[in-house]
Amino acid sequence: MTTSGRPSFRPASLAPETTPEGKTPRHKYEPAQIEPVWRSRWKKSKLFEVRDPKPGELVDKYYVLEMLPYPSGRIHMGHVRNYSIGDVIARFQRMRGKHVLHPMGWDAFGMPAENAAIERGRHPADWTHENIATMRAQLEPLGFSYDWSRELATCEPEYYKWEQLIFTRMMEKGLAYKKSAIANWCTRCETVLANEQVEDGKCWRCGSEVQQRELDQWFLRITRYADELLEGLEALKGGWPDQVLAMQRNWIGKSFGARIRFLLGDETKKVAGDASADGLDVFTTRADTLLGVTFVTVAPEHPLARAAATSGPNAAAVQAFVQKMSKLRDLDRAADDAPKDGVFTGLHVKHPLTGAEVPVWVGSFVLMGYGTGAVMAVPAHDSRDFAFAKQHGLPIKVVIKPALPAGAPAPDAATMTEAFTEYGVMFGSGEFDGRPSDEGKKLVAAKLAAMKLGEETTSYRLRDWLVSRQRYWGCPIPVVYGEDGVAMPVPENELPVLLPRDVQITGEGGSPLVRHPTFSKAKDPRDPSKPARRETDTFDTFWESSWYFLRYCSPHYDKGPFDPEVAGAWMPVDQYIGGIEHAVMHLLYARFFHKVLIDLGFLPRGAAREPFKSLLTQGMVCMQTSYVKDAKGMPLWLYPEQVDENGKARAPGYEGLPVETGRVEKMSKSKKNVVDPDAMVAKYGADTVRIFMLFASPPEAELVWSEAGIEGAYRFLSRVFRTIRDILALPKTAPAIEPSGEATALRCKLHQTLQRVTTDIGERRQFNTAISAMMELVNELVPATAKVAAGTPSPGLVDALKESAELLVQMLSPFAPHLADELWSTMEGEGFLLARAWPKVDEDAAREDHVEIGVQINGKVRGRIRVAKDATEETALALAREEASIAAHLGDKKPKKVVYVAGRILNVIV
RNA sequence: GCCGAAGUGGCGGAAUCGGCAGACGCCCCCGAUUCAAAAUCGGGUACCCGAAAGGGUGUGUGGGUUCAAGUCCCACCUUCGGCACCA
Repeated sequence: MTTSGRPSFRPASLAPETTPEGKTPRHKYEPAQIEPVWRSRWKKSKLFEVRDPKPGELVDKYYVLEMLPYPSGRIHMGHVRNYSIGDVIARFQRMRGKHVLHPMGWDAFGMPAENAAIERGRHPADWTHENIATMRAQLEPLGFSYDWSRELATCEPEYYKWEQLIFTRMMEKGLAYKKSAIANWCTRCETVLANEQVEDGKCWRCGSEVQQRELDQWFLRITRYADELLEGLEALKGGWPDQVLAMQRNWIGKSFGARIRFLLGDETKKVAGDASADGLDVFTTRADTLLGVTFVTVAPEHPLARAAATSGPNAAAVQAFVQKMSKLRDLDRAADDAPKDGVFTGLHVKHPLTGAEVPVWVGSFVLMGYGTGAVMAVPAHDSRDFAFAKQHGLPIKVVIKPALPAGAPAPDAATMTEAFTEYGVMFGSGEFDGRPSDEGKKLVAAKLAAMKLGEETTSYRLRDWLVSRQRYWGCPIPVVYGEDGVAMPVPENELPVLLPRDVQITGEGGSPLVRHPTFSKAKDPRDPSKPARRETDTFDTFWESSWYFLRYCSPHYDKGPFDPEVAGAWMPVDQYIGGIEHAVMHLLYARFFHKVLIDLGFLPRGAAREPFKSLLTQGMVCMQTSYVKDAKGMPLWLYPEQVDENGKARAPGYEGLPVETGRVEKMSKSKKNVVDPDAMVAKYGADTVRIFMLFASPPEAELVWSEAGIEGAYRFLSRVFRTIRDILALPKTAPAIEPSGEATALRCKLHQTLQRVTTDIGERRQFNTAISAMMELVNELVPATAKVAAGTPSPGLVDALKESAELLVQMLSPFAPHLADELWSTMEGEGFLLARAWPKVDEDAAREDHVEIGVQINGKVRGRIRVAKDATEETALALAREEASIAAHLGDKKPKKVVYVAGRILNVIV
């Protein structure tokens, strides 16, 4: 474990230090002695339980929420960091007099439970419940202020029953629907995935290849909310990180353009049949280039391409091409350097303005999932169309030329080597000649609209959310199919559709629910005498996390998913904290759900439409990797405890081998660069672990775990402990009528510290600087205490020290709650600090009337002077001249100009 | 390619409104204490020149605005993150 090369020390297990006289001192900072005591007192007094606001009651509420964990087996340092941040905020807000909701629960459905079943023969329910018990027990020693009476696990019927109800309501409103579509299929997980869950063509969870399959699946109409989800981001500015807002904006991908209709030629009409009866629609953002169209290109999956493949004049070639494309992996088709393959359909459409015959091609680069699945090709002004035209020898027609400089020549179609994609001035476009592009876009769209051949429109990248999963360990989709194939919601009084326990989980042959003897057998709700088939798919587990924050508001409510009044009173979440990895998926789904739940009447109409007012995305917890090289020079990763003090391995089989130091990476089991929270708490105590997590980096940045760093955190708390012990031991002195300068200065520092800590937690959410402010204070308390103990204290100093001890303990309590309550109990303090009000800053004491300011000569600092904060320029200048270092530079030169900002700077220009 | 964030000592980082760059911590060095060590306490610690006093340089690079720039403006470089044949 030791990385610093010297033996690590173990405070909790050390024998008590001895004094020269051989006596055991009464007090020593021993977290293992302090912490369990306080946690049991907190628990006994139900300190963290919070009652719901009564109807109509005006409470100053504050909802702090940390993203709900998946019960994977053990807590890791990333969790500890997340929850330490949340706990500081929760405790601080409570002390500030807020009515704080701070819950915790478990995101209990999901794939790993099924994998455990396959690998270890454990039932997913048992595995999950055991993990929850383990992780809850691991969280306990950290002293987080959760209201455990609100704990929930999403795999319980009391929870998922309500999402089944929500689903049936969504069906009624057309927000949930079933369609056959080309879906992302993960071969390893044997299930479909939503678009958001495909990263780089691979499954977000297991990293294996994703294929395209056409399947009948349930979707949620998130696209109906695309505009609101986009516009809602505006209101979140300031509260959410820019990065997350940008990622969501990106994902929604709204673009303005026009839908343009190309009517079909006669022979094309015959081939197309029903497929494109009304003509071929394309989407473009550059309607100004319409007169530069030399062909149109459709996606291989486009109905017209399919029609052309069966009965078109070039059917054989089209058929071959379409088949080839369907076999290509999406990743290859979308690759940057993928060739612009295509084939001519033999069909033609009519140009909406000129009526000219325009050939229809099928192109590999056209995506069925975006716009209309067909594009008008303007090779002169679109780089993809340009490449396609060059590759297939298609004509190029230039219709836009640069606007600046005036009279600049248009690109030459014969010699241009790349498309001219910038905006410019239209030409070769009849009545539109001379118009700038942006104006032209509107004019062309308007003309088409008048001809009923097009209109301005918007297009989104966002697709509807595919929620069916062919998995066992999830919430059953509450649907039955009649003999006629009609899909019907399970009637409300029959909910929940329980997930059966008696299943064989083998990992083969698809979902165990399909093979279950009775699960799929149901009755037709229209006529119970007729049989029906029950849906065997379960929900995407992002369902559960899309509304859990509402369930926490009234976790035992049994008349609906949550009590609308109570949820209305608690929501929105004031501070949400979690990992950046959920920037798109979870946070987009949850925003969508919250809006839907209001619109379905589950929440009061007037509820805030955005569920999370403020979002903090904490950085990853990282650690140096260590390894030895095997015979082939490949790294064999080592756990930190497998490296001894001399940099040699002590892993079995590699004893004594020299250890190489690898990169600093996110803590992961595969690289073995992990430390166990349990072990760290046992070694240093929870308070130290928490302080280190918050001090080492600002919350949004990555945090590098270091043994030396956590020892520093332990040292700080020990110092606090000793100093306060020593201050309390000082004999009381008579109140000072005229406090000494020393005493006044200390009180000033004290209240400035309190001020800083208050704004750092409450407004800036920057905990590292709050802790460093307290460290500075302690650095002043230590020598002052020693000085008082050694001699006669100056008037008021003892009082100032005692006040410092009291306030410091209160400031520290959100960070190191056990130690703070312990120290508080040794003062005259009563009860728990959490139940006390956050201390008030003594503004008068914090105000400094004299400050040290820098004196610059020609902008360079040459000395510093101590002046009254409101001193005049003359006073400051006179004082500066007395300073030898400044006088030397100033000589007897006359100042040309003097800039003086009271309390900040004096700059003399000579 | 587009969007976003960030570049500050040996390291993590601070500087909140344009006003003394490097707070606080780690590492390292010196001293006190100790039989000795640990712990603790005190001191030092951006870089360069200098014995010192002192001087010079310095917040990714190059310009600019200003009495004054880590902070504002312009151009660029690098790193990280997201999206990406999105029409």
